[in-house]
Amino acid sequence: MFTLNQLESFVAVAETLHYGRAAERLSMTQPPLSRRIQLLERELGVELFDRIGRSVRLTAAGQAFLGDARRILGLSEQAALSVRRVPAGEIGTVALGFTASSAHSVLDAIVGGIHARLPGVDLVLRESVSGTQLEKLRSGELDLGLVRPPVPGTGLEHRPLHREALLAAIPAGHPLAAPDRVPHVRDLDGEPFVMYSPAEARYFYEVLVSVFRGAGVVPRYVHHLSQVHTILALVRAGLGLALVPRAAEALGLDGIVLRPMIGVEGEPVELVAAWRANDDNPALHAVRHLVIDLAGRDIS
Amino acid sequence: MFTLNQLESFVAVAETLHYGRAAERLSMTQPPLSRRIQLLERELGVELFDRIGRSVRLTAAGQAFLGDARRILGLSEQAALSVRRVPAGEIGTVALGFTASSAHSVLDAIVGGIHARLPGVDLVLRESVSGTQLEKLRSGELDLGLVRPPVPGTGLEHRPLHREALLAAIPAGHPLAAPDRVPHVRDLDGEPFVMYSPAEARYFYEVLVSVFRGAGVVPRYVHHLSQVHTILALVRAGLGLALVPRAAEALGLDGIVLRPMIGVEGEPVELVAAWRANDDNPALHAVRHLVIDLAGRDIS
DNA sequence: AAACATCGATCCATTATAGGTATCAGTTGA
DNA sequence: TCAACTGATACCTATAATGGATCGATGTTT
Repeated sequence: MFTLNQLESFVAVAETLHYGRAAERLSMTQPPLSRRIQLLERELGVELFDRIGRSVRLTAAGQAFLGDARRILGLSEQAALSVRRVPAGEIGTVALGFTASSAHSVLDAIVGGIHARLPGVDLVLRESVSGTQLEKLRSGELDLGLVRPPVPGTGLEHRPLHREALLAAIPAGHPLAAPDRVPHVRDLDGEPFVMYSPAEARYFYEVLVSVFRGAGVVPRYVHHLSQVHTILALVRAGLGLALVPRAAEALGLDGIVLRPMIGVEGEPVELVAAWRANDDNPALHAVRHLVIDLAGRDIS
Repeated sequence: MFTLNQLESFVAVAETLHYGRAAERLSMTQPPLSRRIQLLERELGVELFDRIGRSVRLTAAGQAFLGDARRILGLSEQAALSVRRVPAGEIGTVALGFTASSAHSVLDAIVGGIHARLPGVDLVLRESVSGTQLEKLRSGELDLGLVRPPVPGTGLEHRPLHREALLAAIPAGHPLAAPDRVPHVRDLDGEPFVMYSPAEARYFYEVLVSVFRGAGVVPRYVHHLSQVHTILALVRAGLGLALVPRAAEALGLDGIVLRPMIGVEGEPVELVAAWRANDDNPALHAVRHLVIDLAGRDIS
């Protein structure tokens, strides 16, 4: 196979059509340049130049090869430049995990922010529940996870990203949906309630269980589901009430009223970013800092 | 800049993740391979591999560079292969000249045939009158010309390609267009006639002049034009009769009848292919042989 | 736990390759 | 015909790449 030096020399001669000046441009003398071109021609088995008298002309083969040579040289230069940007994190691939519910709150801001401020970074998005994400973080399948707490401390680091309130989801015709009515947790006692699944949405399940326990309330669970939008569909169908994160407002479903509820104070729903402490993917560092920066400005 | 050898070595190590086996694949021993990779890393200013203990892993930068390296190597191999096909004429560029009137007869068959049987050959098509084509052939601007005879013999070779008849173009309502009427050259005597331009369509002008002179006929020239379809437009408008090559049938104009004419015998319109005798464009040879082959099967 | 095997890095002598100077041979233009 | 110019060649030198021997570190086995 030919060398890039030969290609560079060939392009120089092809552009000047003069060995002496081409050699000057390449910071060398003419004789070794002549030999380089000869070697390239022998290597290819093709004449690239017609040396007629003291004039040099490209052959048809040389003409055709010139384009390829330029392309190869350009690609090489480009590759050398872009690989240098990888360790700075400007270029690379980050596998980002997220929970279904975080897709409604922070995911779009994060994806958009990365796209805008780290355009060289490819994101690989993978939805899965927190527990699975933690496993994949440890195995290296994921670089960064958007998970629900807690994050067990074995080799993983984490940082809170976002907190949000829980709102009551009430079908439009329901008495609790009346404009002058302020719902209270106690109103849920004995009421039909669409609950999160303890398996696939354990975090929400446990948050709600602790809310109900603290208030001494016992709703009547009519279903256990994991996806917020499925829960809301059942609420709208009148099968029961539910508690959903505020981000559900963005879903904009008709026929449902979302209301803060007395006794469900503050922002009990937490989302944290987690990553492997010794992950050496440089793009991860850039992405992590950007995500934390976005969180500091209260993304939502 | 790095060398292609370095890229090849890098790809081998990246694919085997084992210096010893990579060196074997590259038909060399392990120590120089180690140094090659080190040199490549120093050249790029980037670590490509993590040597952890005795295991080798790609860094993020190495991962990114691997794709570029494969692309550059593939392109290089491709370029080496295709440049070898140029001297055989399978690949290349041929500048093909043609006269406006030949566009109606053989050009599409030629272009189509080249596209089908020499798919690697790019055609550059340039329309101009025969005289200009001959100049451009001599200067090397054209490789092959489709011209009207004669071809003066200074450095150009040529070959007849195609002959065709001249038909009378008669407006539909004209007495000569009657189905039972067989037009005769003498019918043109004193008649309004749309003539070719002696400047831009000299060949047709001279063919017609010699036809008229041989028959002792003197039509009344109402216009001198160069393009066949313009002439036919004037005929249809009733401004006069005309004589056009048979290929004009392909234009399919309504309101005009094309008829053979007694006294205009045979196929007086000739088209020849011409080329520079010492043109060293290999694709030209392939194209020339194809064109002549097509002509032998009476293209039209 | 200790001996062993494996693997990449390093050292050194050797070889191969590329570069430079001087010169040649062919062409061009005065 | 001669002088200038251009690419090719010959020859020497310097640089770089190669291969063998070996080192040091790391797992593995007994």
